[in-house]
Amino acid sequence: MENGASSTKEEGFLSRMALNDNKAGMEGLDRDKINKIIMETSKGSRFYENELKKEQQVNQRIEKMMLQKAQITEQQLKKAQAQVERVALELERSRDLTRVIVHVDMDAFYAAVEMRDCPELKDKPMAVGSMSMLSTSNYHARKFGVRAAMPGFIAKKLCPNLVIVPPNFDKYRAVSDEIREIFADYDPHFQPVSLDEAYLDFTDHLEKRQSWPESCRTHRCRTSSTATGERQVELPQEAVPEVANLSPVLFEDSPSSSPCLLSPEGVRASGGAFEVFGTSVEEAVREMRFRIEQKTTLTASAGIAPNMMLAKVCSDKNKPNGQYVLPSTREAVMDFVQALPVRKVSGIGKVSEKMLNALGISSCSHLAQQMALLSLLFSETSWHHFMQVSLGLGSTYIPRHEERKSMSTERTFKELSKVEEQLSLCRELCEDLAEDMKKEDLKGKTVTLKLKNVNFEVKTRALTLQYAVATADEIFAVAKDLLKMEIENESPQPLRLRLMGVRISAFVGLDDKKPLQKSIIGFLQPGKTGSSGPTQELHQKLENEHFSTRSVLTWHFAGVPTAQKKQEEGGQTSEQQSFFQRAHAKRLQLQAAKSSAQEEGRREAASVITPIDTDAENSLESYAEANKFSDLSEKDFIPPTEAHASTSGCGGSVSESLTCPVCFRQVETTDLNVFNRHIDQCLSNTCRKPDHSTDSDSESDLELESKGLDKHRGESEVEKQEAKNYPQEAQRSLKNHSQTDSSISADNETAPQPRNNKGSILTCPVCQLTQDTNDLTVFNHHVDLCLNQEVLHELRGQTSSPINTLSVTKSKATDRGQLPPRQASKGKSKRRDSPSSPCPKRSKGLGPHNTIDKFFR
DNA sequence: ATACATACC
DNA sequence: TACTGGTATGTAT
Repeated sequence: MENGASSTKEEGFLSRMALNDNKAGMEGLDRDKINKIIMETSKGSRFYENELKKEQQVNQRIEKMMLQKAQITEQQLKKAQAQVERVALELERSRDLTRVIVHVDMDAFYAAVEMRDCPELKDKPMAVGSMSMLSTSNYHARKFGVRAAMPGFIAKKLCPNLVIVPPNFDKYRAVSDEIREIFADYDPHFQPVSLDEAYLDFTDHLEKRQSWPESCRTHRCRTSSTATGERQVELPQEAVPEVANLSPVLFEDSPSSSPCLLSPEGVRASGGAFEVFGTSVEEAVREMRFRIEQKTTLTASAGIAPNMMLAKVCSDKNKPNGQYVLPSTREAVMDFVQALPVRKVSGIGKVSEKMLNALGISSCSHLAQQMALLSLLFSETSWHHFMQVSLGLGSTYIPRHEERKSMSTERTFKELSKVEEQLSLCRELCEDLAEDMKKEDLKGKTVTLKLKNVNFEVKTRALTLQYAVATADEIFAVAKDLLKMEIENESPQPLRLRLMGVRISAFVGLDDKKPLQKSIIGFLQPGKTGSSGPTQELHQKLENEHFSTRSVLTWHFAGVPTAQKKQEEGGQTSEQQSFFQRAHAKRLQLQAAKSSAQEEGRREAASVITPIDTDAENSLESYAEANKFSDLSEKDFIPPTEAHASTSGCGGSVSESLTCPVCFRQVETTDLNVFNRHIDQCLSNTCRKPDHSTDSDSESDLELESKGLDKHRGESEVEKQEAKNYPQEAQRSLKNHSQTDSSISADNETAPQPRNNKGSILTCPVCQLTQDTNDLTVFNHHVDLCLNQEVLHELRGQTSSPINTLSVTKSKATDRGQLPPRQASKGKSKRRDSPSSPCPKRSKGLGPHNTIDKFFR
């Protein structure tokens, strides 16, 4: 209602720049005055001009839409209406009101942390960020219109007394860890959205909670002495040393008769006060927020609803330091949604809002009314989303943190126009990115360069390679070409940059190995064979869906010979169990009984659920259900010690490392995706001949690069060679604008060439034999076979590994057009020693780590 | 596959 | 003086 005013006022008024009073703490302030200041401060700037341009683009989009709308006939609308109703009915059937989803959000998080640690700030308007950009502001500052994503210098205009504190992310991360520990007590699989925000599924907790004694629901108030006063500005990375003392205690071992000493003055009274919380959702969430406050001296707000979309909206409702429950009835949900402004919905931003407003839609009730129209004007994904919103539907399943899809780094700076500087910056970015990539053991095939010029115009240029890259040199080899292309396109004008970024995506391990990563679930299921036909089928289906959406397991764990695999697909028989199964079964016997029981319990629960409609691929329900299963399956795979440690009701969190079965190094993660990827890397890394020079003088490379651009022109033999190895687009540029010999020769040292043109040879990490292929699929298959052989040997008690030579012929690979023709040597693969290869000669005396060895003992 | 836009924190 | 940085996803080509 109020919201529309800012965007519909007058044309030419920059709705993009105007104050966004969508957020909490922004009610009842003088918007016109604030907007005036914002405009005056921004007017004429390059930023402003660009915003103007973007605004016009949006306006054109809207015009186009309105034109389209004008051409819609009654009949089309009728038909659309019918379609919409069908979908609505379908969606309605999928409505699930049985879950209790909670969205928790710390109040003004960064600002609150800073205020906590520096009491001087308490009653001042303050914000965290810089003169250029603020990340958040406290509620005092919000009264002036100062808010997140506003540049500090404008904020200062709005509020001259504003104190701007530079961010201290290490501290926020530490606090975030603290609150996440608490989250985990209510939902071990909670999904963090950011440092200060998370979605939790309270359903299971609430069920357990019903039978909890009061003692488990009793929490002590922090002693007043340790509260605000004593907190000084400490060492940056130091969390809270006295956490144990501060944290509210769960009185697990105290008698249930433990007295409630809640003092009359309230929670905050004196040292030894307790508070008892009930068993309802509200109480449980209140308890969680209470514990957060006790532990961190910071407040959180929460929303409770039957799905994520609603929970998110609800958490904003009583912010700060409040919570809001939306009852799990269709009525309550529909009522709630009717009044909901579309802009409040996560996913509907400034632009969508404006477009919807143009159609007279500002609340979700309008959304529902105009659905037929929307279905004709928006893409299917868009209007389906609108439809769900209008029905108050959202995800009832909180997905596990998905696999990362890209990684990037970018930097804004003062105008940068010199080619050498641009290139050296580019290299720097690549180095930073490579470092980050290394931390997560990632390799990606697509490199994207992002440029923003001084007029704030953004450009991206991407190149997808046939092989994955990870090192700074590899990334830079691509990025610099992309950059040079842009430089040359602009020439003779220089690129006047204000930002540069490098992103890498298309990680390997996602699409590549999917075909081979059959279900580990099946292998690990002991004695479930043939028990129930439908269930089996269901599992298969779920697994398929699971693996097609996110790959969790890699082929290393699915190391089953092909013939055997086929049998299992058709329906596994007990005598055809994989060694994984047998090994795992054996291991299970040695497990503590309770562990096994728990694991089993999970599977049992999973197999009871009703099968899913075959044609319901698009149905939310099936999607959600499938994911539930996937989730379980994933956990099934976790070595039992881990899996159970994290499930304890009141317990703490587990943070362990896993040991790579290839290199036997500790991988500092409990994320199986990361772990599996590490193994992928490990295997493919060690298999590749480390032929290219690992590093050459990067500086000289840069110097030569820029020289080449500026001065000497002329095609060289070396360059042609290089060009051959790059995809056409890059070639074009390289040909059109040639460089010097020197720059090129430097390139050759620094930048690794695509291996498929150089006849790469892969070495099996198990048998150490060179495989005459570079088709990873073929090669993986070989390793599968090899691994199996080795493991089977060991299971039979043979310590050495007299492994048969399993060679992969190149025929298969050439079929796929991935082998260069000259890779002829058809003979037996020959042994090769790769010194850098920490090859998996299984050494004994492995510590009690979480290796897959566990399965084999 | 690439480019650009939108969205979220 | 000064308008972010990281990730995901949608839209268009």
